[in-house]
Amino acid sequence: MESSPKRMPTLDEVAQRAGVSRTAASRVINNAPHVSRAKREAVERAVRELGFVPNPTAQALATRRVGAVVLAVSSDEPGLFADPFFAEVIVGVSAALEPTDLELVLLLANTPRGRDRLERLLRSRRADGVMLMALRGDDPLGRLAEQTDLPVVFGGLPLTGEPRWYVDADNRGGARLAAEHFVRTGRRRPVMITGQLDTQVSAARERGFTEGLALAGVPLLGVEAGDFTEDGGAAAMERLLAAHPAPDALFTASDAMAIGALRTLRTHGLRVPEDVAVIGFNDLASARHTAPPLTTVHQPVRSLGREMARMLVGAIEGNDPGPLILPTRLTVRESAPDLPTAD
Amino acid sequence: MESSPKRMPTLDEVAQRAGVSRTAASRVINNAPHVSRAKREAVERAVRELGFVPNPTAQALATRRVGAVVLAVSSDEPGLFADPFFAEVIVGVSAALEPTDLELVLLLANTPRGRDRLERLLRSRRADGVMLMALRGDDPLGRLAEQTDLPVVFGGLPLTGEPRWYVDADNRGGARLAAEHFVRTGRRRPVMITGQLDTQVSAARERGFTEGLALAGVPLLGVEAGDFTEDGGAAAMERLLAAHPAPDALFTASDAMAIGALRTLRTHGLRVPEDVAVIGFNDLASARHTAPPLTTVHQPVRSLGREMARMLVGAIEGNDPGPLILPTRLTVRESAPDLPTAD
DNA sequence: GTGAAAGCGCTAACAT
DNA sequence: ATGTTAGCGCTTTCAC
Repeated sequence: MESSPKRMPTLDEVAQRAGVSRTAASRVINNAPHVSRAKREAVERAVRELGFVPNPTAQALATRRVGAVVLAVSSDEPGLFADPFFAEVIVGVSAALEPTDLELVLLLANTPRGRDRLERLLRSRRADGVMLMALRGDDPLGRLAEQTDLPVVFGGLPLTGEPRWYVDADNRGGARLAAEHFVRTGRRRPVMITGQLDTQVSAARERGFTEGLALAGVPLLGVEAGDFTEDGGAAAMERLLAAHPAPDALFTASDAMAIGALRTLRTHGLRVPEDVAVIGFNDLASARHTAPPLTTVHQPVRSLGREMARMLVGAIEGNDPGPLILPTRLTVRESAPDLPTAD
Repeated sequence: MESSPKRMPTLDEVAQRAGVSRTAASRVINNAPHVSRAKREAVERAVRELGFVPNPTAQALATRRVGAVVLAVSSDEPGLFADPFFAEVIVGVSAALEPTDLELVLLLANTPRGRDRLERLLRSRRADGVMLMALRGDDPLGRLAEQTDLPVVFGGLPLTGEPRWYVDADNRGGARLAAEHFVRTGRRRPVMITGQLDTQVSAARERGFTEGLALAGVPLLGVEAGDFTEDGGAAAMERLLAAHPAPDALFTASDAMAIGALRTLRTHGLRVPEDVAVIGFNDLASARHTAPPLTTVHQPVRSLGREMARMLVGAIEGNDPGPLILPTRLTVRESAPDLPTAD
């Protein structure tokens, strides 16, 4: 047995009750011109009395505008979304959507089925636009996104190609700040833990870090790939220590990995920051609660969400807002203090 | 200038191309019976060639089923949603929705405008069902949710009244576990920090804790209200210490507040767990990273989301799944170890 | 200013 | 098995 959706008052009923044509009623509701004061008031009363709310589906069909945008998070790992990062993005997106009357559809495309849905969605006018995040490698979704005629805003760049609309944080610049900080505070044997190699964020952060060091003539002792998770960070740190027993600085492409690495360092009896200075990336709440508190590259995550949504709304309205790169900065805490530490 | 939504192939075009009636085409697409093999194949080919995907809006209008459910988070604080708690709920909801073809609409109703939208949504058939979370006090939304004929599943109970469908964690039972743990490990001067007094979770956790203590004949030394945030927890702890200088155990209604309280305790030179044992509530990632790691009441957050979605899907399909209470358990870590600590 | 009529793209009786 | 006919509830020409 199916629940029978109860009927709600229709525009015709409003019109009838107000003693006007459906056309007039429609005009009043969309406060269009060409309606006499009298009729307008009659309709308004009827609307109130009947508790009428226009049926969005019917409106969508008639206007060819759905009134919704999608935020799609594509990724293989089921847990990825649990990262507070996304919560923060969503808050930003939601805030930017608030003044519009666009609904937010959330699509976690972590399974094959989820990806299918996303794909269908891109060709089916189920939304007026799409925000796409966390694309891995050169995900075919990227290409698909170009074929659709729905506006698509990327959150972060895909590995290859440059989409028409995207918002990204200055990952390269931020990583460079980390390198400069290490150099300035006298560290000379830095190592790094990257994210998955097929992600653009990871590549950009690695590149920025390397550049920053190179500019100061400091060689990068070693690099290992993590997967943006704590455990991945811990494991990568083990591998790093096996190959390079005495690093004096560690930069990780995410806070989560830094947290994992801290664990490993402790296990090996290495003190932070005395023996090894550590810098992470993101600066979400968790960075403040590590022991010691984590120095990290701050990324304006909420703004990222906000700007993505704004850009999408612009695109839907027919504008062509260019891409946007948001600034990053270094948040210094105890894990890599600003003054040279006593060794 | 508005972006002109490009036209996509329609069912009629598919039918025409396949040389069959629209009805036949429709039948194939919804793989309904009564289509000859030949026709079926012809249609399938046409679909492939044209890249046809049915227009969900039109389907929705015709079937009176929107194909979407809403997850609404009502709250006054803008930041509340940034709590990893919700990310976890969403992962659960999303997983449960995966096998269905329901889309997830996310509504953060933290502003007046947001609440308006939620209200309209409840009367406008923009979705087939609603999940409602984090209702404060006796939010009028609760009543509204009862008037609508859309199925509504509550996540957590509202302060007053018992909705037809809800999923909740066993807050009372969990809090009781905390009390018992304190008693068992020899603590006799416990204090508590609650959440906002007008939330059901807070009330349930306070009640459970009090009951647990009462059963053992241990009096509750003091209670202060926080607001589920770190800073709120820190402030509440200050007030508690002002009134009761020497508690030996602290239970907080959330991990975030416990983290704040830890800060305050440290400031006052009190050691955890030696001087004061601390137990929080939630057991999300952050609890593992406090210093010392936090003993806390574990709540199956992802399951909560999953079960809410399942319940809603059931309700949409016309079943009447009863309410559901999910078990909680104590996760013991260093902030309140299991064996009596040496004083 | 006003209303009739023709869609929007699909589904669901109801005949055949 | 197949097609015809009405809708679903709203918007939008277009003629008055």
